[in-house]
Amino acid sequence: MEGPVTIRDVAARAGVALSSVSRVLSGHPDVSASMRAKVEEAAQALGYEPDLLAQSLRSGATRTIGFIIRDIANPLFAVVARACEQELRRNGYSLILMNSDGSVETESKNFALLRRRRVDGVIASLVAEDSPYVKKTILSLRAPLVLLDRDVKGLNASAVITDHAIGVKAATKHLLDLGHRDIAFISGAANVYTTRNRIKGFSEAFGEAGIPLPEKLIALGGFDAEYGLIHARHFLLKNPRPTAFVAGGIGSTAGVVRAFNEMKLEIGRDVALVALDEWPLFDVFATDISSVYRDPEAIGSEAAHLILEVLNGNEARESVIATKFTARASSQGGVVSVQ
Amino acid sequence: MEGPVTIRDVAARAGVALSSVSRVLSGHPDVSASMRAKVEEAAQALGYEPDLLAQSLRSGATRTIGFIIRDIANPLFAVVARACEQELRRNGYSLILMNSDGSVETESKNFALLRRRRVDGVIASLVAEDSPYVKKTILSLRAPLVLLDRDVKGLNASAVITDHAIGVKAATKHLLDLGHRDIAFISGAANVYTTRNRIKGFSEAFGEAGIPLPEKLIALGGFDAEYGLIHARHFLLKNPRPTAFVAGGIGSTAGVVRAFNEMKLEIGRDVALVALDEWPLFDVFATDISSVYRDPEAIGSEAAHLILEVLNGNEARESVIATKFTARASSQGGVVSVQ
DNA sequence: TTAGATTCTGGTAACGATTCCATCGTGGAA
DNA sequence: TTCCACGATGGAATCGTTACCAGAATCTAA
Repeated sequence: MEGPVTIRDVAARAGVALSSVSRVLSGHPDVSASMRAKVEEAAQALGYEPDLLAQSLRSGATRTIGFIIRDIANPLFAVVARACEQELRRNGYSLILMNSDGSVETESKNFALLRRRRVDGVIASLVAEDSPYVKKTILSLRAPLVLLDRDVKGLNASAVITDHAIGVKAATKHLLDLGHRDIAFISGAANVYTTRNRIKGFSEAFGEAGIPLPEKLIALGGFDAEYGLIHARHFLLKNPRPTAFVAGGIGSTAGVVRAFNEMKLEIGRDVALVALDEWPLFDVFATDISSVYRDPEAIGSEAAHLILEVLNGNEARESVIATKFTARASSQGGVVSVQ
Repeated sequence: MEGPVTIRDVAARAGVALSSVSRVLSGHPDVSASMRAKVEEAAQALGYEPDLLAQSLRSGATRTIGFIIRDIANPLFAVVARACEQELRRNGYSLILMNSDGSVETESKNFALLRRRRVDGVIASLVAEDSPYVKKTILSLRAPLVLLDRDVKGLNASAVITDHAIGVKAATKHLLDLGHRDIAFISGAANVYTTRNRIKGFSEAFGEAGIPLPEKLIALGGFDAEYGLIHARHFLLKNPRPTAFVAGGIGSTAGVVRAFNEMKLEIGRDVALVALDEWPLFDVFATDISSVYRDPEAIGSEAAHLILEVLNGNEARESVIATKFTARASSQGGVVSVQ
């Protein structure tokens, strides 16, 4: 008994041809009861397991999906990945995880590697929508693609899109209603849909209130904590300083709150804050931070559904995830006199 | 130009045999300069990329590592996974992610699937060390294994082991020095090394202080928030109630803090708390919680190193990661009178 | 000059599965 | 009884690659 047992061994033990074993095990209709019994006994006895590698080479399908994101340690994406993996697993697919580390070059290499691995599909949150390689690399995939919160033209890709605008608009209106005018907005670069859609909601709220957009308080360049920290610091040194902050994402919020801590500003008293996205333990420790919430479980399982749909022969399509603004104590502070 | 280009197409275009193309591209020494030039020109022109699937079938190596954990959404494990994936990627390996969802059956199925996928190795944080299938399933893997913080005899597996005992002992001594006696300890079940090693540190501190271990305040059954919540509630209803809590892990801490919140107990004033493990934004929001820290980046990259070592022909071995206790404001509260 | 080694190349057999094709009975219909 | 269809089976080709083997050409040494 050396090495793993192959279909050959089963055929030999059952005293039948290779092809008959294959037919029995893949449920072909034209097999006699006696043949079925013989083969199943042999397979059972030898503990035969078909080799997925060989099946893939022959059939062309690997039952494998690539999953490319900036950073799995982002708690939101970790939940997305979990939900996605669970749903794919239920359908017999495995997930290959790749971090792009925020680099378009790494992202490009990841796509190329997934192509060589012949994955059946890819789910990706692109670092940027306008990087020069994006279209070329993706079109050469020859496999269905689901984009997470990205909008790239001419790809025939599916997408899970979050309706940030609604939530951000509600949050901004709420801040404006409380009397805030100097509202800072810190988020990622405008070359991803997420940011553009958030800014859309932000602008609309100002527009509808007939109040000019505080252009100088908008910093769009990175979702990371470092970027949030630096720009929050910068804004807080202005005179007058902003009375409220909208922080775009988990990393960004971390940076902004660090800046508050540095300057001994208490959230909800000295300064107002709305966080876009929540995270694990949000309710426990980040007590009373107003937020715009989206359900990462829904995003993950929807991404899985979309890729499965296309693999089952359906057309690519978009699916929209809602956001919900919840006002909490953190948006109260910072305004000297509410009119 | 239909479908992906194969080695056949390259051979045809270059006017040479299949085997010559293979030799050139795999860097075999016995090839003439002219042959090399012809083949490389053809491969370049056609945009040839070798099919990893076929290479794997032929060579027996898939350059793929399975990664099985309870839950990728646990922030600690997300960082472990990221570091691990990055390190493996640098070495030309891809990572297949599987959540076991805390179920030994799911875990078992995951192992079986990875075996069928012929992964070159597996990195796993087992749900339990004593589940009946564990040894059988793992031995039948026929691939190197790295365990994360688990101790299973007779496997010849590598392991990344955290030295929890040292950190927990220091934390417990610290609490005892502050006058705490009724210290509750809530963590996962004792059928994983993590828990046993933590309890070891906890007991040792009591032993060295000559104080009896508060057996009735120890709850070992789950790392999840639900378990932490239920048992913290239960302990808090005792009279006298515990003056300090040690919470084993991120989920556990979340549950314990929820119980505090329910009973309007302020951490660091009404009750003391030490968290085992930190998490993203720990410093930002969970201000001043004493903690026992271990570096998840180190765990992840060390796991990758260990599996690569075995794949390169070395012996399996263990690697130990240190923990560090840091006293913060949260351990101050709760003692009515410090003696 | 010749034997032997060395370089280079092409053909072919694997890796482990699926699937088409051909063959052989057997049963039903004419 | 003869013919055809169909169920059941074995054999062989195939997926895309690597590796072994044999043979041709060139080179080195006696």
